[in-house]
Amino acid sequence: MSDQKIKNMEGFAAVSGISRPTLSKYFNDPDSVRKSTRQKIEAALKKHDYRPNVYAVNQNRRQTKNIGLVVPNLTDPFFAGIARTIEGLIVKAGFNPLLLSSHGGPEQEISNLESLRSIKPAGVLLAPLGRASFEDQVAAFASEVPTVLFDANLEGIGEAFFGSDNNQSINLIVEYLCRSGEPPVFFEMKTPINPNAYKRRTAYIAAMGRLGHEPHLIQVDGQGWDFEEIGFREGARILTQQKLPTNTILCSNDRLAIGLLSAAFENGIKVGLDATASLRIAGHDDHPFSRFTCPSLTTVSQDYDAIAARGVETILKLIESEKRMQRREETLFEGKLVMRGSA
Amino acid sequence: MSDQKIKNMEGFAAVSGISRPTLSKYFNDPDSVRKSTRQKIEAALKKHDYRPNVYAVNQNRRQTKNIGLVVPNLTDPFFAGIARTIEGLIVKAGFNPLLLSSHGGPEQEISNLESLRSIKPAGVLLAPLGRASFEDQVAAFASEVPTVLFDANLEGIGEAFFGSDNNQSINLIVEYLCRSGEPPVFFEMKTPINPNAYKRRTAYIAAMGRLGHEPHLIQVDGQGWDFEEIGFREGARILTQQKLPTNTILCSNDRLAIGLLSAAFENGIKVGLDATASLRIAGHDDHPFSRFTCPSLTTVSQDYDAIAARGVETILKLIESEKRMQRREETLFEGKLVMRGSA
DNA sequence: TCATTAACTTTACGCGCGTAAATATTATTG
DNA sequence: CAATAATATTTACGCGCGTAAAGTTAATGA
Repeated sequence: MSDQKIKNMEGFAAVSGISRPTLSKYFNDPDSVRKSTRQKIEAALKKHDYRPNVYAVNQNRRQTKNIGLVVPNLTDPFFAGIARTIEGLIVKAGFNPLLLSSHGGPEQEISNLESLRSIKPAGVLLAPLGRASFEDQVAAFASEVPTVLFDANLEGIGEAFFGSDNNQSINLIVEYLCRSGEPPVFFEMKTPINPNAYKRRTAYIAAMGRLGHEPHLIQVDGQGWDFEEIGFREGARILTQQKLPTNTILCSNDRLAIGLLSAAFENGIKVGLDATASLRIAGHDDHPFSRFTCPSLTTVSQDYDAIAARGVETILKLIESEKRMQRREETLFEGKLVMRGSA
Repeated sequence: MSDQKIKNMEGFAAVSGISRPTLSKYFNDPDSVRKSTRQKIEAALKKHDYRPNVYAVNQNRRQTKNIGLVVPNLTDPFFAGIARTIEGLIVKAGFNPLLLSSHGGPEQEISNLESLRSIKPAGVLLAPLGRASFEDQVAAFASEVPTVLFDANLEGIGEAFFGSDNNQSINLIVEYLCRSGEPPVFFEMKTPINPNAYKRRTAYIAAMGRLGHEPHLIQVDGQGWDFEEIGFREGARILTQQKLPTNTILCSNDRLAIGLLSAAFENGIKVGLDATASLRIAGHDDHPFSRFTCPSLTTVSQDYDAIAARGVETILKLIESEKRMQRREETLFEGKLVMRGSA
């Protein structure tokens, strides 16, 4: 670092002794120039600290290097974790991730897509809100910008979807619960936002049927994304006022389970596996906090490393080929049983 | 929406019957044109769906409308929450927030600042890692771009700092704990990343002295941001192997407390206020999950609405005035006692 | 009504870079 | 060493918009 500020590529061409078009080539792909010139350029870069103006670059390039990443709710550590993983993969591929959270609202989701549109992203990875999403507008966006969905599916929208095999994972935990104790009742929200919730409900009913048990749904009221709060409030209600058919509760997701565990504790109901416990509780997702509940939460983990990897891989392929998929890909990954103290 | 695509302002000028320079004025500030022309423009916008190219705009404007927002770790719901609040305020002011997480690493923090620099933000709100931050490089950035720090202070860096008054808040909870039972020992990491942790340690020692008690620090090993894990692992160790001088533990932050609560539960140590409990645990921050621990966590809340509001307000003022602060502002907000079941 | 002012149109240039075409310079190869 | 291929340079234009200057039109007020 020395000398006075260089304000454009012209200036850097002067001090480096390399012509501007060659510099332009270099910045687009360092390997596209001869080794000797590359070394000259990099030597000059060390001395002079110049970087191409991103705005001028993006105005002229056919495609930007931006990849949008939209998640439904960043205050949920589950999504924050996936986002982090995906961001890392995008950066490693030489692209620029732009992270946006829909904060649980469909208006925000659309406004996220709109601000992405104005940034002209090469592609977008979208975990939609689900049931609440304004499907038409999301579809319109996805028809203009290469879009890959993950976590929650919107039928027919985007080039591909990567998510969890709720059928498999629910079956896994229902089987486990049945063979290790009483069959579970299913604790969920009456009108969940997330389409996975519906799949899990259906999968629960099917699994119970297959094992020869009567399914039993506990569907509680509650809106929004404060799942722990809903689990706590409604959990307290059903634990105190309702006679459960069995001593085992499977929650539609870990965050509900966290609230429910808290409610059980408050009401002096001992949860766990040993003989002194009167209730078993299990969840789904392997939420980052589920290791630290009391007792720690038995659950099913989602393979979100695979979801992230395949999602990024797919959007990169779409960007590179500049084509759309011949047919929409839909891949579900299997969950793994995570046995802990609560069931 | 009709007609064929309009690709630039020239084209929109043609269909709207308004000259391009006037349109340019309008898009920079709708109120800068006569009402009648504004209506014409907005009528045309409804029909034709045109938006100025952000890259061309930002290349030519003296200042962009971008405001960078850097937090140490988005997977911590505490920061995700603040980020969300701040983002909302920035959008309301007509600016464009760019959210980046440093994931707990100083290299990432610097690389966040560098990618912000290339986006030429009008200003930046930065919650630095703290002790781990590469101070020189952060300072260099802050001298080029108007920067306001929050949450964690780096002495002398940036135009202003907004955070919590750890002295007041720790004093508050120490006093509460002392008057409601045995005086607390202080549970913390030996070498915390966060400068607030040091302030809290000092504040604890001072508060205990003031109340005539002997301070007692439990400083555990552990690196990184997995505070729950550290609290759990080291908590289990001290709860089982060490004889504590009192039955009350004040944790340096809620996430350590969450881990510690979990460790206590696993080891059959009953935590809480009633006579059957043998341990009291308190935290600091009012973490989103602290309501749902077992028992729920007594803690001190940070006034992060005020921190967010004042931070945004200040950066906007700096941007508007295009000047730096005459002198660095440092404002600390008071915490509030949140009494729950654990202490 | 006409003078005054505010707002608009026309014209033109600049921002920093991508990129194409023609030409000049290096490497590579037998 | 000459022929050929690979890479650089020179020159020039375009991207979409901000913005200044000069001229024109519309609103305002006594």
